[in-house]
Amino acid sequence: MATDAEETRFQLQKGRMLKAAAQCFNQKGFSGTSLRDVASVLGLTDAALYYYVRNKEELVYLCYVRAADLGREALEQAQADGNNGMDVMLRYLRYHIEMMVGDRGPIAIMSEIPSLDSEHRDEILELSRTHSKNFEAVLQAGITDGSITSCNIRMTGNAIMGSINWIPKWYHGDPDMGMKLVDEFPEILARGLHGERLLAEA
Amino acid sequence: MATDAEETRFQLQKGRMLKAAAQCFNQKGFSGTSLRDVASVLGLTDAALYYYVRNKEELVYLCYVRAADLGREALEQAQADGNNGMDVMLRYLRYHIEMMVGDRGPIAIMSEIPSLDSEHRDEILELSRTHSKNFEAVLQAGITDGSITSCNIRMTGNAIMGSINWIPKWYHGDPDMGMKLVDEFPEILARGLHGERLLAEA
DNA sequence: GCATTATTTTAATCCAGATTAAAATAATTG
DNA sequence: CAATTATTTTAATCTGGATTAAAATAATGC
Repeated sequence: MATDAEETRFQLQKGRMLKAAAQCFNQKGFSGTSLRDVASVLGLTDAALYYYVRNKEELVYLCYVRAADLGREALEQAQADGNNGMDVMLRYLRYHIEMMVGDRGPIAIMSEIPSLDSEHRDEILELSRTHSKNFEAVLQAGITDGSITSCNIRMTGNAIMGSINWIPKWYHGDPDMGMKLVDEFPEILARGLHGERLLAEA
Repeated sequence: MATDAEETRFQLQKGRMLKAAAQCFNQKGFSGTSLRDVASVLGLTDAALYYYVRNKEELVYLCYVRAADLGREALEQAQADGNNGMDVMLRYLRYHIEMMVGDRGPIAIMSEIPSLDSEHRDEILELSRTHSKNFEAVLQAGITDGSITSCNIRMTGNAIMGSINWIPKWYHGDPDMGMKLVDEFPEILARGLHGERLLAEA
């Protein structure tokens, strides 16, 4: 039997399955992708997937757990590496996007949380809420330390996360585009956190 | 029989159906919403929907046509009212968001284009492409007239459209939130179009 | 190479939800 | 009000894709 250190064949294949599923779900939508679609990406039969997962719902759930994990990892790394709020934000955006377009991607868009079983749904919503909270804390820290212009944190967080979450809708693996994405996207989003207020207060 | 000027009962009910469907699809996802769900919002039976629409695919298709129409309308109105690129952009964002949160909403997220029949898919993709092109033209105009800072137009367009498209994922009809959205969101997005470059060129 | 375990396939079921047809009810018109 | 048309329901089917069980194949350990 393999040791704990090295990944077993099972874990490897399961990981591949989750990537294949994320790719299919992002491109064809949840209802539009059958288990047969996912299996065929792996050169398998639909029934083979049941060796790795109880059912389709669990497949989606695991994709979302993975998405949440990678997002958290990117944010934690950014916090470890960055020195002020804006710097952490920029790094987070870069790290997260690098994951999406690199070989750890694709990352599933969480479009179908409502279709999950209630325990799974609650768990994913909790992960999601925590991530938003941590993200907003970075914004707040940046405002406090002066690196980010004062703004409505909730709204700004939603705006940025929306941009990020939508990426898989239009990015489908073109490497050139991927490099541009990593370079340009953080810049674009961050610029909005820095400038003067443009509009009069309501 | 009713004249052309006033909407027939049929058209009214069909319009209500499209709104109900958009609401369900946005909240529960496409696969998560059955025709029964949509019908029950209207106080009807699932079978009744077939009086208005050939099948579920057509229901989705019509939701997307409506979404595309409203987006186009918002942009056209902004172009009619605005005086420079940035002004048109701000107005477009405001008008579009007002539609989403007002009584013409909700607007369906186009998450399931790949599930459409090929003719419908092609038509929606075409509408979608045209809208993106028009949107990018506004960015370009703003850069040319000096109201918008130079940027990667394709990428910036994707970033902004992503923010907008994601709104229905977290906005579910709270009127307070709706007002804030209309006021704050264009500001946040527009600020990113105005500031100095923050990062060194690659 | 034999025995055991791991992985995949083949070949059925199963089922939620879409779809349809016929009947019932509501609205409208003359 | 009778006749006609418009809308909705009831009660079946129909179906694609999920799921399962048993059999087949591949990998591994001795």
